[in-house]
Amino acid sequence: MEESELLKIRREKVAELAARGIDPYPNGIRVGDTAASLNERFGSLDKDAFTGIEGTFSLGGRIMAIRDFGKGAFVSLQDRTGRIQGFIRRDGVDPEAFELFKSLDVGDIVFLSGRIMKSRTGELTIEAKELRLLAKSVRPLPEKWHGLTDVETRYRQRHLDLIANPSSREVFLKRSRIIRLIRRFMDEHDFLEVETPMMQPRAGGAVARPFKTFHNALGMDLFLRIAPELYLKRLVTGGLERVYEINRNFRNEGVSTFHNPEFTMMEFYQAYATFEDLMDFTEELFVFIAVELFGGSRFTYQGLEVDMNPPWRRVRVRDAVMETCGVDRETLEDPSRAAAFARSLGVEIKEGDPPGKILMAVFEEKVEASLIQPTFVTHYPVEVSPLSRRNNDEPSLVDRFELYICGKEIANAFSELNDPADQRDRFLQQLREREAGDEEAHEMDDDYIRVLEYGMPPTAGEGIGIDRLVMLFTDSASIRDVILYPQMRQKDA
RNA sequence: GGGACGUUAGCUCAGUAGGUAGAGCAGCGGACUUUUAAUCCGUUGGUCGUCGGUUCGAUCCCGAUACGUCCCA
Repeated sequence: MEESELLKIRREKVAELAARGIDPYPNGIRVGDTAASLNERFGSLDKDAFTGIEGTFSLGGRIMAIRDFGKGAFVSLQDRTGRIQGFIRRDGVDPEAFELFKSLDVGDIVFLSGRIMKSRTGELTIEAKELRLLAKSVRPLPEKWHGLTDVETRYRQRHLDLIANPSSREVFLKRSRIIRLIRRFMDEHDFLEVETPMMQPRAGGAVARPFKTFHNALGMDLFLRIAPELYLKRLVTGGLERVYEINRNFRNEGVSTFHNPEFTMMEFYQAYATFEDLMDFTEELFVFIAVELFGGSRFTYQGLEVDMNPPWRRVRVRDAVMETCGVDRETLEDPSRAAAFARSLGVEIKEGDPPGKILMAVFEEKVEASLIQPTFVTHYPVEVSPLSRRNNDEPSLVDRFELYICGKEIANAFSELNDPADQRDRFLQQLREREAGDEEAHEMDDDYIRVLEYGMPPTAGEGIGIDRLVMLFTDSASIRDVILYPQMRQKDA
C-alpha cells in the first residue's frame, strides 16, 4: 500500500530526531501533576495572585493543538483528566528544547514542566522551563474542531474516539463509576463477589442460543455462557447465601442498538429473600446510583423525563395487557380465543402456543414500549419461566418480575425454584419444546437438579443488564456507545 | 432476514442535469514573543468503498457486492 505523504514526513522527522540524539520514545520520565489537579488548585485564582507562587509543576500529555507565533507558542495538552495549556517561549527554555518544540506535531506526547501562571486572556497555563518528547506520533489525529463523528471509525478505532471526543471518554468514565457504585452497594449489603465459569458444558440459566467452542485437551464441546444463574445457585446451596457476579454473557443473536452478542450482566442471589424483597432492593440500588451520579432521582433519557423516586409501579403482566389492550381475562386464558385476539392485533404467534406464551407475545409487542417510568412487571406465566418458583395462589404463574424503564427491559428477577421434582418437570417441558423446534428452550441439567436435591434455601435472584443501565444513566442511544469495542463485521483489508 | 439512507483528501463536508473533483482544518514553506477554531501569504495531497454494465466517455446512470447507520421482524 502506498504510504501517505504525511506519514512519510513524520517518519523522516523521527529519524531526524534520532540523528540529533533525541530518543523519540524515551522511558522513565516521572510526571508530577495532572490537568485536573492544577485546574482545581489554581483555576479560580486571580491573574495577579500567581506572582507569589513558587515551584515547578509538570505534566505529561498529548498535544491537541499548537498556536505558534514564531518566538513563542501555546499548546493544548490533554491528559487523562482533561486539558491544560502550555506556553513555550524561545527565551524561556534551552535552545535545544526550543528547537525540539519546532519539530513537534499535534498528536505527540510530551513532558512539560515550569511555573504556573495565567495568560493575558486568563487561561491557566504552565510556562515551560523544560520540554521533552515522550512519544512521537506519526499519524494525524482527527480534526480538532469537528472531532471524530464517523460512527464506524469511532467504534473500530476507539482510541481515536477517546482522544478526540471528550463526551465519549465521559461515558466510559461514568460506566466505570456506575460499576464501582454497584459493587459498593452490594458489598455494603453483605454480598460476596464471585466468579463462575464462562465456558460451560451446557449453556443454561436463560433462554437463548449459545456460542459453541471446543476444548482440545479435554476433547469436549464447550459453550460460552448465556447466564451464570445455575452456578450461582449452586453456590447458594453451598452456603454462600448472598453472592453476586458482574461479568460477560454471550448470546448468539443479532445486534441492534440494544443488543451486543457479548454484554455485561450483574446477577445476584439472596437466600431467605423473595422476589418482592428484590423489588425494594432494586429501587434502593438504582436510587443510590442516581443520587451519587446526578444528586437526585430524576434524569432524562433521549428526551424522556424519568423519575426513579420509589415506590415504582408494580403491575402483573396480565393486568398490563388487559389495561393496554382492553381485553378481558377470560379471552387471555382461553387458548384459541387468546390466539385469535393476538392475531387480531397483528402479533405473530405459533400454532399451539399456550396462553402464557401468547400473553408474553402480546405484552412484548403492545405494552413494553409504553413503560417509560420504572415499572415492575410481575407474575409471569410458568411456561416462559422454567427456573422460577410457582406463585402460591396461582400455580400457573411464577413469582417473577422484570423491570422496565424507558420501554426497555433492564432487570429480571424471581423467587428461585428450589423444589427438585418441579425443576425436573420444568426441564422436561422445555425438552418437549426443544423437540418441537424451539432452539432456545432450556436443556435438561441433571447435575443442577442433583444440587437442588441437597436442599437450596428459599432464595431470590436477579439479573441486571449493566450495559443498558449505563445507557440510561449516560443518555446513550446505542449499546455500542457504552461498550468500548462493540462487535462489528470484519472489514476486508 | 426486509426496507431506507450513507461511503468523495488524514478529519469534517461540498460537488458533477455524464466531459477523470473542491472547501475548511490537518500537512509542507514563510511572517509573527499572551494565543485559544490564533492570524496573514504561498503550497502539496484523491484508483470519488469494490466489481461489473450502459456510454465515445462514469465519481455521477443501472446491477451486484462489502461495510456502516436507522427503522422493521
